[in-house]
Amino acid sequence: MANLDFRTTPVVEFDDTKIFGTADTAANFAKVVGDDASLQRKLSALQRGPVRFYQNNVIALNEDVADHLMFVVTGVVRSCKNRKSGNRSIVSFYLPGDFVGWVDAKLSLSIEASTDTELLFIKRTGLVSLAAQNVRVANVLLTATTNELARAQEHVLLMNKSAKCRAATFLSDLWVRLGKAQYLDVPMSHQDIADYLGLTIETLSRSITDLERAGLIARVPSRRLILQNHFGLRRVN
Amino acid sequence: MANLDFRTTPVVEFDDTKIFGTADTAANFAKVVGDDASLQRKLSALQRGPVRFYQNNVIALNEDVADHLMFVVTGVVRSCKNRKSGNRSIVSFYLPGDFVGWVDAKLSLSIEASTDTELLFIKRTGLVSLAAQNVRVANVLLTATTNELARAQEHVLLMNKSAKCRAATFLSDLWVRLGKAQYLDVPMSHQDIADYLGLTIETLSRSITDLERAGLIARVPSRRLILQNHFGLRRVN
DNA sequence: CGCTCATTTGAGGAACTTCAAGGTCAGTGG
DNA sequence: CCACTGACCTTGAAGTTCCTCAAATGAGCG
Repeated sequence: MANLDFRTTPVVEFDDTKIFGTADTAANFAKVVGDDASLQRKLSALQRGPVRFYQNNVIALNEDVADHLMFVVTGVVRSCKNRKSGNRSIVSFYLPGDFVGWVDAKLSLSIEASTDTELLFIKRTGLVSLAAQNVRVANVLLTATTNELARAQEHVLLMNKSAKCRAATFLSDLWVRLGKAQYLDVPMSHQDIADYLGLTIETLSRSITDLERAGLIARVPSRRLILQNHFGLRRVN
Repeated sequence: MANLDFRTTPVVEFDDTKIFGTADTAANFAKVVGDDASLQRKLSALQRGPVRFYQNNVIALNEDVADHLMFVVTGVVRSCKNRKSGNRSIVSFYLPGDFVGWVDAKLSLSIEASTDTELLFIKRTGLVSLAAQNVRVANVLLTATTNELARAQEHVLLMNKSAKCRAATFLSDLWVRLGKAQYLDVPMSHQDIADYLGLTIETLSRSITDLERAGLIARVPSRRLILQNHFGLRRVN
């Protein structure tokens, strides 16, 4: 809903030539198909990167992703609709290990870096023809798309619930997707979360405060949370 | 939101042995991969049906669809979440030519007949291994899932708009999906549409009345509409 | 016609948004 | 070290949209 500069005049600042080594903890594209070395070589041949993007920069407009798919190595990517009116909806967040870019042109979404992020770019046609030779790859792709479909459908369901329930479910889901660590370090801004949940930041803030007062979560400085009662969080109405 | 009998105690009344001839106008599963006769034979071997289901009956609970995918030949199928509280959200409508059942277990959705419908049942594993031998099949499956993903994402975007805009967009989209005929014969009930749009039937009714008064649509008896100003419908806020 | 069920209309209330102000935190420079 | 800044988050009060509840109207069918 905010009308910030970076949305109306987004700037792409990544340096295409700068190649980063992938940290051990970061998501690895080749690993998704298992340990077959020859297959991993073929997959590596299809990929370019990782390429780094800085927070709030546009990675691609959805018209551009016709021939490439992206794979998130580190950070968080958002796909969103920026309306002329200045308000915005975030359709999905992509975390390390997720593929971005299955949905082409029609929706004219903008793919942006919600945090600093590193991405691999993968030739779409090459990946599909690899899938047509190898059941394992075919299954990985089908699983990737149906998982994203499942998340989109859960997102739809979430939009029919109250503000407090949306916030609670979001935090709980994020905690699970990030690996159920002791602390939940929320990587994206409240504005991003609000735009994802279809709420204003004010309503989001009030909802989170309610959850805190109910003893379901506790706050630690700098966007860090403790989910004190995870089961309770999932039962909020 | 309604709490009707068929929701709390759904009855499956289809007769598994009753096989219908598919009308010429109905969607044809084998045709989706083109004219290759040998391929069509392999696909036919994977399918069972068409099986008929009557309006408001449960076709499958999402736990059941692990090994079968469905293909809509005639009628409309809905996938929905029925909550204990009695209220309901419809996640998606499937029209002739659509595949149903990509998303498995996790969401525990109920697949139901929104109108009388005829479905083909397709062995999931067989279809996937066929995709791993044939680029065309692989592409059809990938296209089917990404199209559904695109629709789900549009659905998310829709939930951030006003009631009147949701109704207008729904009618316009339905008209397009059904082939842009002169008349739009809305196949599903207002309750179904309301549950899809996250509105009450009252708000939906008021919204449609507003659209009529604005001259964007006109009503003809028995759920038939004329979209008098299709361009205007898409611009409603 | 008289039944039932679906849809429409109205009045009041709840939830969320809007607008406006105040607070917190990290980084910066005196 | 401390004040200053700007981005981000929180809180409060008023306004809007949609929901809830209740009743009226309309459509389909024996």
